[in-house]
Amino acid sequence: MVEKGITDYFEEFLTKEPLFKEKKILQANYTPETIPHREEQIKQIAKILAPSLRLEKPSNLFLYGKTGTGKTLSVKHISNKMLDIAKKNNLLLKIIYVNCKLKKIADTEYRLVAQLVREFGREIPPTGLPTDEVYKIFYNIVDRENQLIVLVLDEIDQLVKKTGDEILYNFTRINTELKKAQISIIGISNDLIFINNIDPRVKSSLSEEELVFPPYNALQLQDIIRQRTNAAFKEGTLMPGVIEKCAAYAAREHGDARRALELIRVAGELAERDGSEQVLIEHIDSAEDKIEKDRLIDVVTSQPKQFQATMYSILMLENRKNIFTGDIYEIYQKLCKKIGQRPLTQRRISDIIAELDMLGMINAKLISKGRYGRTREITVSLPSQVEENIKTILKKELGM
DNA sequence: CGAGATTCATGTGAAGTATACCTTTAGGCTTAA
DNA sequence: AAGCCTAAAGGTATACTTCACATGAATCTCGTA
Repeated sequence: MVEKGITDYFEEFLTKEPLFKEKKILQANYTPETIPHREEQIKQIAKILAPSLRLEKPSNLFLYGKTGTGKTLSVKHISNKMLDIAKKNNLLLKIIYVNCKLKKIADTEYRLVAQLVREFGREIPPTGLPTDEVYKIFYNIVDRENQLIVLVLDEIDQLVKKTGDEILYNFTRINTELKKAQISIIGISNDLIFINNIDPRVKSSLSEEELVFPPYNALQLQDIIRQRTNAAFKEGTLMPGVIEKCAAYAAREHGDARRALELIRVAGELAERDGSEQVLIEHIDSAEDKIEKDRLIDVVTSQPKQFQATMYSILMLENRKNIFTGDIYEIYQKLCKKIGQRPLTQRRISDIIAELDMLGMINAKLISKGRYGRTREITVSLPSQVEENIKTILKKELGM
């Protein structure tokens, strides 16, 4: 009976017309041919980078703007164009893109430089080498030829926040170490005031040119969504008003186009799953929930055990109104005993709580209770259904 | 009553430690001349 | 004697611990009105 039902469902699924024509157009890493409302910035970047096509070192460049304002996309777009031309003319131009935020890949100085070397096809061990040794390897490998290298460091503010600004200083010195090759740097930052907090000398040499990407407004977002959905969805699959709603949602989130596109894509998937002929406005709402839920679950599962244990301890306390670090630590210790883990110190848990806050899993506010000390007051604001979900996942992850 | 001292619970920075991993080097074994 | 393998020595990055000091408002203390 049930088996039959499933077969029927599959059959129906196959006969049903898919709503998508080209789903990958809506995926985050897709680079479209044209980027609406960023013509000005693209032109600027192109002007600044143009000398590289004559193998002259272009100015270092810094790009600012909130997430989803097209920074990465614009840079990638231009990179592709330039690499095409370089290839056609046999120019030794190389553009390397690294996202500094990715944990375990480029979130420390050592790992960043190691990753750069890896881009040239040489393996570097995850630990063990002196950092300057890795720098040397990098210099050697780069300096073998008269080439020009453009280094794109995405979300560099995260890296500097975590490890201090010495890295930037080292990077400004790269060119003086090189004989043949030349390197210029494009830094991308989500944090607008980030550059003001670094050493002024570094600032002047690293940020010779600056460019700000303002957030998109709702109308611009609509254009973007329309352009992409036209190519991605079959005609007439989007109910009127869907695009507007989607743009409105994203505009509320500081004009994040990436979010808008994800929203419409997930909405489409949900509609398809429902067997609906069209993407309805309701699908946008469910898509928003689903994205948030998926993101949180993703974050939870990708954390190390100790983070998960801490998170679970917090969730155990969640029904109480005021949660303080001390309470969490007590629960956490019991939990560790139960699952046979060696508990970390309170010092470390304090840091972990701060990181969970950064990840958006919890809200931790530093408060002073006067005579009764100072602590973080933690609140969890997960939708209750998601919270249950996460609890179950954590239970499983922790082996309970 | 109010200014200043005290206090609590934990935040936070710096330095130290454990672990995992790396390269180098010395010694031992094998092999070929 | 040369070549190859192995294990020890010496070195590093990272995650965590230890130590010590910093915080900041509720509460306490004590001089003063």
